[in-house]
Amino acid sequence: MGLHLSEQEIVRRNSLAELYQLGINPYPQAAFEVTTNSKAILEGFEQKPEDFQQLRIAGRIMSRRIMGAASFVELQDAAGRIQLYVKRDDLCPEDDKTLYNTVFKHLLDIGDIIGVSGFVFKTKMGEITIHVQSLTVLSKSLRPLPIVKEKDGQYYDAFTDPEQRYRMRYVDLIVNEGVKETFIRRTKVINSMRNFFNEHGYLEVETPILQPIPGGAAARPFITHHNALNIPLYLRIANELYLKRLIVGGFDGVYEFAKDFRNEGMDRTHNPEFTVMEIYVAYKDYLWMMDFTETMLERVALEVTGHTTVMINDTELHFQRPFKRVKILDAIKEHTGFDISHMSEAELLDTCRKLGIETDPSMGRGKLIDTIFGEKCEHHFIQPTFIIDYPVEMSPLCKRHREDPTLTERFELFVNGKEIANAYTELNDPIDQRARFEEQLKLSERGDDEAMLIDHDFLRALEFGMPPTSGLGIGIDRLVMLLTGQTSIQEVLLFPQMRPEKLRKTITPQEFIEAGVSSEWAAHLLQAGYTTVEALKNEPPTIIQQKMNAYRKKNKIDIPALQIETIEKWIHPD
RNA sequence: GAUUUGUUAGCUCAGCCGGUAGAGCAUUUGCCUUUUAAGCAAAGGGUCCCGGGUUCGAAUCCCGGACAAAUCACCA
Repeated sequence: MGLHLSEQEIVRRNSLAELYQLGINPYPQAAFEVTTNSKAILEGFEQKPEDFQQLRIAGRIMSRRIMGAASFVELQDAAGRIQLYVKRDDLCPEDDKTLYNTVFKHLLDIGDIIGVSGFVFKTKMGEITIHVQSLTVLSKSLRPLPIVKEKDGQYYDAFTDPEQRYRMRYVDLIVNEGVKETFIRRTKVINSMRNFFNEHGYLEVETPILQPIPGGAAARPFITHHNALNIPLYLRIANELYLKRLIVGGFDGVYEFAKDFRNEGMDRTHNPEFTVMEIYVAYKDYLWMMDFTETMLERVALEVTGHTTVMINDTELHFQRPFKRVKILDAIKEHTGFDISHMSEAELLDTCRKLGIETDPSMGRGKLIDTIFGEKCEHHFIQPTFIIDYPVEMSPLCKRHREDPTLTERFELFVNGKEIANAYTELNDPIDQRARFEEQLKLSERGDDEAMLIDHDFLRALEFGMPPTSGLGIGIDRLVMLLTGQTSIQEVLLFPQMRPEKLRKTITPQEFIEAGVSSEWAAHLLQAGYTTVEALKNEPPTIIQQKMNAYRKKNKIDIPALQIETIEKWIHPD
């Protein structure tokens, strides 16, 4: 694969070579021990300047202001940025000024990683700055970094193209302030939840990602193949059925932060792989789980943001408990005017038609109700709201309602118009569970490709007896979006799924020469757009002649004009 | 998947009704010992996303394609 380098990349490679010539290893093996970081200096210098008289720090050069024999550098480390003051005669006290004049001024660039030692002082402008006494090259950067400048909160030349930011997250993290903070906060959310569960004595477990039956949710799975067993395996769409097997096995409470995979559309709220936390607790019901969920979320919001109020898109979201509780059928009645509680499938179809909701023959009663709720109600629930008591057809793994057997003991938590949690009083009646699975099978036969499959081992587990249990699943990505004020899931995933990047395949001039092309033309052909030998051989010689001679004229190349016979020799060397 | 918009220098973007491709930052070369979007002077840097068409002439108009974003639909 050839390298098509920009001018700036060539300059940097030349600098790299010069560093080697000066006996400087631009990628040294030795550790560079640091004694502090940018944040500690900025926060601590005013109080105790005596603590900052001899220190070592390392980071990336983000900007340089060179004024002859003195320079200022912005150095970025993991904690932030700090200014360096580099003075020629302090860096090079002897006669040899190479380190400053050549290495620092010419061979180092924005993006390079260096380590320095020195002492802290304050400039005339009042900025806390490190006066550099020695400098070590730690890593030479061969690609120019996007230069983002900032003044008074105003950003100039910001690196904002989402595609580039997500594809090159490393660059995004380097140049865009705040991106790192989002991901630190993501980890804090997860840690906060984990601590909460552990304090309650629940056990974090791991369950299979490769599953022979993709169960526990209604979704299209990814399929793969196991060679040794010669069977298909599915990437999990949920871990519910495994966690419940563990409750059968006698654990009081188990939870897992799980990557799930769903082979569906991608947009600003959906990524093919996403993170869900599922927890199952024995001897509890969904009423207990609602209290538990509220308590947890209030605490997570407080721990992570410092408040129970979160701003998103000019909307204040209040996470202080208790959250509102609304029965789904009441919600539908309120927002559509229809009381669907005792409607048959035919009547529901009719209602959908009246509401202008599209249906198709594969949709059963549960899916119809779900669709009505999704279309007409969901977006109304901005403040955290539990939607409760779903119809039994929508919830094949959930226990029937203690007061109404057509309903189930289920809640979903909606925040900002989006579902972020789903919980049940779990169905532990193996007879009923088998019947519900069989209902799903019928849906599947009608063409619903999201209907659940029967998991016989799971039924066998239930037949051994599962204690009354309540389970909860929370979409971690969406929760993190809420708690970081982001409106797209890609902003809270370090590496969101992207369409594969099309790398332009180019060759070197040498490969052209090896294929028979005259050496003086090889580089020019490449420059003119012939990036493969194939492309050249597929073009009629007259066209090549025209193109290359036009190119020769335009670029004022000092070699004789290209002749047809020459091109014929390239294409047919014999 | 549909609709709309976009793709021009390393980055952010101009480029009108078709007539030799522009700016700022970055880069290179000078000058400058407390600057801070450092400054001053000069220079280099382009497959105007790709392929066709119209035209004497296309970055610009038309058609097709690729990729992206936003909105909508489906799913968490």
